[in-house]
Amino acid sequence: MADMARKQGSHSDITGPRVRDAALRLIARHGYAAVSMRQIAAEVGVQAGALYNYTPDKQSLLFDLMQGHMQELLAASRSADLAGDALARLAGFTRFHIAFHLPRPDQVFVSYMELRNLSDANFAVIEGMRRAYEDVLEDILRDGEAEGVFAMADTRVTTRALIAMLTGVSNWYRPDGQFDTETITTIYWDLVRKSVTA
Amino acid sequence: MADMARKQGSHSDITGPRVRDAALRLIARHGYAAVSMRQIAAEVGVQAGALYNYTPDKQSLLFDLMQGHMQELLAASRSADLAGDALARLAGFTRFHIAFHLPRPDQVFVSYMELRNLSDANFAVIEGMRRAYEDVLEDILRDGEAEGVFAMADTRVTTRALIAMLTGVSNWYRPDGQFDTETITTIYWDLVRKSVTA
DNA sequence: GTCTATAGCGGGATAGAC
DNA sequence: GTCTATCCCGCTATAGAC
Repeated sequence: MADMARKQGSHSDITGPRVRDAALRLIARHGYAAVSMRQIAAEVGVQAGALYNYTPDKQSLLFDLMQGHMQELLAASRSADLAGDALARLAGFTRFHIAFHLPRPDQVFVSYMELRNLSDANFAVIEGMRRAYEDVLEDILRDGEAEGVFAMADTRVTTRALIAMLTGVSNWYRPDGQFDTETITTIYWDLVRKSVTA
Repeated sequence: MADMARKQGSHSDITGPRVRDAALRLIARHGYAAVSMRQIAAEVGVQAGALYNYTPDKQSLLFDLMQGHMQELLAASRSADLAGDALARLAGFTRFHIAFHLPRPDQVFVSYMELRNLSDANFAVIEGMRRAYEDVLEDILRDGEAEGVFAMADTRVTTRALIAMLTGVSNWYRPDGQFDTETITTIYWDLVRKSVTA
């Protein structure tokens, strides 16, 4: 650690993640269009030009954040969609969705609010991943209907309604607030279960 | 109409609303920070400087759009909260919320996505109005609990969960799509009713 | 890999003519 | 009330030194 005090040098191992972290936090707070590369650089502790060692441009930085979030979400949701009857799988999905989203408020915020700021090509990619996630829940609802334990007017609309309800928890949850994760899960699971039960 | 072809003149009667309409549409599409005063002026058909006859600055333009939307929402919701038992009032609220939001996709989008871009003072005003709207629904849920027809773990969390679910309809609804307003209302009312019924 | 410096552009807002 | 013109500033991205 002889170089701890240096102002210049090679830091590729750590600067890359720090750029992503700073961009995520600032974009979640102020919005993509309102955050400048200079602000991100200042947060990391480098000059603006140095960022371009880690991203070809600002748009790619946003896309990487959103794609990374959706990849994690899809991979985790598929692991969580365990065997069992439809009611058990719906409980598992509800629990998973809340457990995944609550610790990631910035990622959730950016992934839902910055869709407008993606290029057309990048938007298509993220939109496809979002639909794939909806399919995870819709499969459960369809299977539950086939089993006769669920009843609803339209599975696709219900899928979107439930995901909107569950994701909304990120709008008000605060880690130091009145409710812990388990309590919140119980409250939402009660609503979800009753809303689709036959 | 002797002046239809003129390029300059007095148009205060019509330009003001046109500025607001153009700003709303552009901000809904691209985001407040990404839209320039020059773009808004071009949409209206005037030069950028002329906009400042109608707003002291860009921030006030955003605030007026959001405050106007929330004022309409609150006034209309209070008219719609008719008498009757809690179940009837919940049905009325659900129908009202969907009927109010579906024809106003741009207002809804801006009012939920641009909170970050309000100044602190303006944010506090809009946030207070948002809470007042939540209170309309929460009163219904509390009354229903007292009547014994509703049961839920927490009325405030349930209020937010239901509003998030209902507002989410604006994320996918298209006027030329598969569902008409009545069908959508039926689907969502089924979910809402079942989710809170004792 | 980071720095300094800058090119090239577009932003919000204002001044003064008409 | 709208126009033209402009001030002053900050933006993304790049070039070249170290």
